[in-house]
Amino acid sequence: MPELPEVETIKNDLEPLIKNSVIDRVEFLWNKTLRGSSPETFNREVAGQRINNLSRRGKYLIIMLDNGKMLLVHFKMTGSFLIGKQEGEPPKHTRAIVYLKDGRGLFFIDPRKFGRFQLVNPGDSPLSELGIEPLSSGFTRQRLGELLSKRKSPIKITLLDQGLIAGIGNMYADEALFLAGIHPLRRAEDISHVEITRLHDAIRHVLLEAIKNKGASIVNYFRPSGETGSAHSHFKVAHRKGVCTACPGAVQRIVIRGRGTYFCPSCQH
DNA sequence: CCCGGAACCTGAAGGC
DNA sequence: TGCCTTCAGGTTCCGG
Repeated sequence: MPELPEVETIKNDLEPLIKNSVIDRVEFLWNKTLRGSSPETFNREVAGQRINNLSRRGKYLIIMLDNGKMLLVHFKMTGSFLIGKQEGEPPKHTRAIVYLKDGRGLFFIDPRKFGRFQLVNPGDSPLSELGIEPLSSGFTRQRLGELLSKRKSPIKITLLDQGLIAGIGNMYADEALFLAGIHPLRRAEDISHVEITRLHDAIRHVLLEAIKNKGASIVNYFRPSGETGSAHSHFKVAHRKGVCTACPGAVQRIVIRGRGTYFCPSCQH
């Protein structure tokens, strides 16, 4: 499930490989992968465009084109990129292929078909709806405190709200709450100053560690080279069963607003 | 406007 | 062993 660290890894891996490459055309094998325009209109705008740079905002990968347009890619649950030669059958579950002029293909692989491509103008895009980047300098403990105040939802749900903080998904919300010792069902506005400090540190720590480990390959996610990440092997609670890594108690799994939530009842209050 | 739940999807896992 | 059901979850959409 590509969240901030996975998308950051894809961006870091891909940028040196495709920066300054020129797009020949983009083929959609599953039409709903393209959002907001028809494949014909889309191709009229991207064909022949040079890729200026790649960046990331929240869970979006941003491919900047020479004409000023941004190609946004959202990987949702099971999207990944694989780069290789164009010849032969595309890999299984390929939903779109970005053909580059140099003969390489960028394959968008997405078994569940939730992932989306969208061509937008800067300033006129879903990016403007996103909240603060948790790894930016603006994300201070004071700022986190402001975001949590007057929020009556469970803290877990608040952390997943992309309009408040951009990039945290189910796995890293569980990991951050475990590290901070906070029960996922606590009301956000009830979190104390001391706990907010711990949570702020925990969020940044789990995201930075996961980026160092090139993302978590729990299901489907892999890097553009085909390699997996190893962040999941460092998880303390997310997707774990059995004994807690920090105490003799057992990790519990509950469902909060439809999302599987892992936590340790004796470590998190 | 806010909240909660369904829908989108398919492969994997679990139950009988 | 095999068929059937359930589950996974990021985001959008819709109803209350």
